[in-house]
Amino acid sequence: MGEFEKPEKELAGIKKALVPEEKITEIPIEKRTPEQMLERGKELVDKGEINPQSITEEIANGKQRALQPDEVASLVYYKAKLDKEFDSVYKKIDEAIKNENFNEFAKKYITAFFDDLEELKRMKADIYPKATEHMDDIISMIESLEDKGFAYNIDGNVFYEVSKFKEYGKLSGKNIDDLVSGARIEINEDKKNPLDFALWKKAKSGEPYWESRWGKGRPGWHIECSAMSCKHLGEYFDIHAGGNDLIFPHHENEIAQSVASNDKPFVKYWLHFGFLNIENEKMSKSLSNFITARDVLARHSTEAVRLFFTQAYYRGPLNFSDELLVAAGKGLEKFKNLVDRISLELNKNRTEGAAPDIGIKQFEDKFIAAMDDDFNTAQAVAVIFDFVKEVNRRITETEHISVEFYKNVKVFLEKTAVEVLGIMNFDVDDKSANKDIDVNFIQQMIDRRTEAKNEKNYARADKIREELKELGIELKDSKEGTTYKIVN
RNA sequence: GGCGCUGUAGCCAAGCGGUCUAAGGCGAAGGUCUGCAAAACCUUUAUUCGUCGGUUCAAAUCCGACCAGCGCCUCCA
Repeated sequence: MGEFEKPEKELAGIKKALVPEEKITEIPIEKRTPEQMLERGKELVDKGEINPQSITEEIANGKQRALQPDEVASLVYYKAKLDKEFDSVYKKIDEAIKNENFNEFAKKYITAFFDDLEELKRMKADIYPKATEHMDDIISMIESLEDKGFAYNIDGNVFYEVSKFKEYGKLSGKNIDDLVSGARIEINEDKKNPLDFALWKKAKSGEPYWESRWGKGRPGWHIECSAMSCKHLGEYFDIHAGGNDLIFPHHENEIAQSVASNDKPFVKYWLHFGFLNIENEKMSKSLSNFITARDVLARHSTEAVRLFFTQAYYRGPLNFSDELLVAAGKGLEKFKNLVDRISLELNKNRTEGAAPDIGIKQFEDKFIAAMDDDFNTAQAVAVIFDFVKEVNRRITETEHISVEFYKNVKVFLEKTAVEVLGIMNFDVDDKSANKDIDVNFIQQMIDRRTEAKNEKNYARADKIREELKELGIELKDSKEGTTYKIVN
């Protein structure tokens, strides 16, 4: 095979690396060579006969069990495969560091990130601070923590002393004693307390470093957030958001750092959002069950993706699948059809007709109330759907409707669905329009079909409609004539 | 083991003590319009909210237990 190295070592390391040792009651004595095991493991996993990941989870979740020889083989293969994947990532990073172009390395991903955000119509933040550009702020915050007695320096490594901060654990509802006795915390010899976390890490040879009064090193995770938010937003600011997984330890540590350093409360409101799940599991790099924004946007419109998200509450978990996005896209059709209709009517510029009162103010009030209620976007979206239905109802009920009516409708939708939620779009979507299609050609075909219809030659009319549909042009007949829509 | 989140129609998902015989979307069924489509509209699609108890005049909503799924508690961000 030769693809992986030292499988016998992996065999010995399974218990330690993949599953809690005490949970495995027995590992069978292997008669196969390590190479044979790898081969067998690959076969089983590739064919889907054994899922090593589920075995590790099952055991990690408390089940005690004996392993079967084939299961061991699959675990060996799994471990080797993971190592190989991680190695390739580390190799890339190492190379970037060695070539002293890690700024370039990062820039590539930052650019891609912004591209995706724009595609998703995310509003831009005012500032996107970089930790590497705030070293002075970071270092002085650590200095102040050390000076105030919240941090200690051990041989160039500076740690935050958790026990000095009375309110530690308040945000996450944790209790220091529970945490200390928790089985999963490894004791680091350097720290006074296993919960103490690094503020400054001494540089190992070959690593990038910055100068400080503790020597060459780099900041620990957490401190850059405290330092940068303090600098740009002030020592005490209104809202701090983040994923649920950051509550502990990251946000807890940010509070500890900022409060201790500034002698002030840190933030007023914490917003923590639920995970995007795949098959009910957190989407994450380590589970390699992630989908990139780019992939999704290649298959679904921005509005569909946004509608999908806004139809659920931000705090809860949300399962992600192509199927659900397709359903969201279908719902969007209702919006698109109305948008098309409005554009059409506004172009006609007809002044006569009625402008029925559908109580826009009430819809507006409901929309605002929903958004005010901790961003209940699901309810806000429901208001939009109700509104659209009401508008359509009036259109079908009323003989002649004035431009005024459509204008009012458009204003409301722009204020809510377009600007706030971003689930509707009044601009002509260049991306979906097929520029190769000649407008004159379409009109000619429509005229020919109308002719056929007048002659009651429906077979011919239907055939023309079919042909155009294959070109991505959908025809719609109405009292006022035939219109078309480019779909793709 | 500790802390926390979730469980509502075929699917997604709001509602979090009375207005709930439970919003909205997708799907499905029937209808109006139409030569037919499409769109749009109308009607139907949960007497019930994971299970079992309790509190209350009143519970999907509060409390308790249990069941199921997920997450954090370790490195990295």
